[in-house]
Formats: sequence, C-alpha cells, structure tokens
Amino acid sequence: MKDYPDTMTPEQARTFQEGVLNIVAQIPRGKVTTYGIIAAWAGWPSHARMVGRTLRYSPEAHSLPCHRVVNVSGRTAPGWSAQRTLLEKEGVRFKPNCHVDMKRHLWEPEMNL
DNA sequence: TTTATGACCTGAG
DNA sequence: ACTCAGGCCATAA
Repeated sequence: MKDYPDTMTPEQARTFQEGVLNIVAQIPRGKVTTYGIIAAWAGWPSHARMVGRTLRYSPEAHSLPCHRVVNVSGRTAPGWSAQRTLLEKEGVRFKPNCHVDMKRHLWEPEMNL
C-alpha cells in the first residue's frame, strides 16, 4: 500500500512528512506560518499543495497545532471554521476581510541546533 | 489521455 | 485590497 507520491522515493516522502510535521510542531502560540514556507523548509519549495495534503490526511497532524498554518494571504483553510476560533483564542488578530494580520503574526522557522 | 479539483503561490492589472 | 490568469503537483474520474 503506497502512501507517498510516485515522484518521490519512499525515503524522500518520509523525510518530507517528518519535516512538515516537525516544523508545524514548532509554531509558537499566537503565531502562524504558510504552506509555502513549510514546503521550502522541508526541502520541496514548489510543493505547498502537498503540505496541505499532508496536514489534511496525516493522523499525526491532528495532535499538532496545524490550525496555525494559513495560506500566504492569511486566509484560513476552507471548510474549517473552527480554525479561526482556535487562533483568536490564542490572540491572533483577524482583519475585517477574514484574513490573519500576517504582518503581525507571521512566524518563520529557525535553525534548530 | 484529458480534465477537473484541491488546507497553494506569484504576478499583473 | 480585489480579481484573474498561469503555474504548480498529486489524485480521481
């Protein structure tokens, strides 16, 4: 049973998923980051869509703060209204147009020793 | 094989 | 700030 893309070796897929989950786990309270940033830091810069796929389908992701991942324009995930509530509970401010104030809350991964 | 559909991104108006 | 087109990549029909 294959649970990784044809374009990746099992090895690469494992590394990618680990990278994604590891980064999501590091997002601090009250901060957010984007699919594209995560993809790049996981070593696959053009695979933003796969990050979303991973978070959507990987059981691991549900025990992580995946509500702190939004798209580059600060939009929350479609069909997941609770995401906004969760973020607001952490103090994340939303603009009138339903976008996160990225200027204020964007977090980027750092090198961890 | 072609087309459509996503937890996406960028650039042009 | 908004829409639109084009690119992107995996999957399903």
